[in-house]
Amino acid sequence: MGEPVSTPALRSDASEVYRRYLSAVMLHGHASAKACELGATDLYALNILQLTGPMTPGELGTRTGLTTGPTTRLIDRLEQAGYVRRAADPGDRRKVIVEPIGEPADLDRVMAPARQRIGELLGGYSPEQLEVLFDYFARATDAYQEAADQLRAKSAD
Amino acid sequence: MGEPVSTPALRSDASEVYRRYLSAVMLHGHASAKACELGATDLYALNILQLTGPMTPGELGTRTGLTTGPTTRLIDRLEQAGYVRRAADPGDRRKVIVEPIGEPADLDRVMAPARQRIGELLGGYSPEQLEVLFDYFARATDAYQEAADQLRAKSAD
DNA sequence: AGATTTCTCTTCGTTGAGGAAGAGATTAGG
DNA sequence: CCTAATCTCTTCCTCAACGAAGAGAAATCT
Repeated sequence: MGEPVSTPALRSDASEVYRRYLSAVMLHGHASAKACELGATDLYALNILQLTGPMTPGELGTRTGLTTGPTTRLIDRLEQAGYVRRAADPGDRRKVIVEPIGEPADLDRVMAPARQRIGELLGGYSPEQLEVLFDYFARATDAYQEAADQLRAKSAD
Repeated sequence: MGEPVSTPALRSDASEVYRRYLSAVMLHGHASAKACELGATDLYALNILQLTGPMTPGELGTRTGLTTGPTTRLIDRLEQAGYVRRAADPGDRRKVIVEPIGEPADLDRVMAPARQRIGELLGGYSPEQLEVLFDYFARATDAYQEAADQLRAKSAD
């Protein structure tokens, strides 16, 4: 009601479309975290690990902005839930390397509906269009990562 | 090591590219929330309000999965931070309508770096390519929203 | 080899958010 | 006009997560 479906309202305000898109992505992310019984910091750390790769607890603590105590307990929770595993560093036996495990059961089950819908959506595009989309995905990944680093640097003033 | 940099590994696994993209978006979202001193649930509710529009505290509580007590305190925090405002419903004087305020100062300042980078990124595409991208944004918005609703319905079993 | 530094883990105290029950206010129905 | 139902807000309680300080183990330097 009140929204004309037949007329293309998609291009009316590009900024609004993009804001709604970001809100939907974040919304789904939080709903997934709740379904997995994951805390906010836990999901935050998990995203860092998935994006940057294995790292030591010290580096993870620095990136999450946590001190050593909470970092240890954070890794304990993630390890107990089956999302990461602790591995020994061959070079330094003091160090511990935290690495994400490929496909956690809960997260995979929770992400399944979204994965299927996005898969169907992407399947409707031509190869040329998919090339445009994935080019954007790759470039936007760097853009958001740089913006996040910038925010992290600013908050440490 | 073990990763050939000179060969184009970007197109080798599309799923991996998309996962990294989602991780980067979520990562930036959490970093923004931390920079705004917003809790996880606060940002969650804010996204719901931005995506769905004004609603009563009762409906917001249902969507966030919170009971009435925490919902009131949640709205208090958002109102005090300047992100939403309480308005009276002309029809029912019992009801309160929570509506998001257009451009919160902190959130706008925090989102500025990402907005600029994404703006520059989108500026490099042709009109036809932009049409593909924004078509995806609009469709993915619905997909993620439906997936989030599905998750919410499942968790209420 | 001994001392210093680095890294991770443990423990205690505190702060913050969410759940449950009850009160006040307003609307609808008999 | 009076009773029942609905909606929001308040209060008390519990619990999980973070910060700070200290201990143990291992690598580096003298």
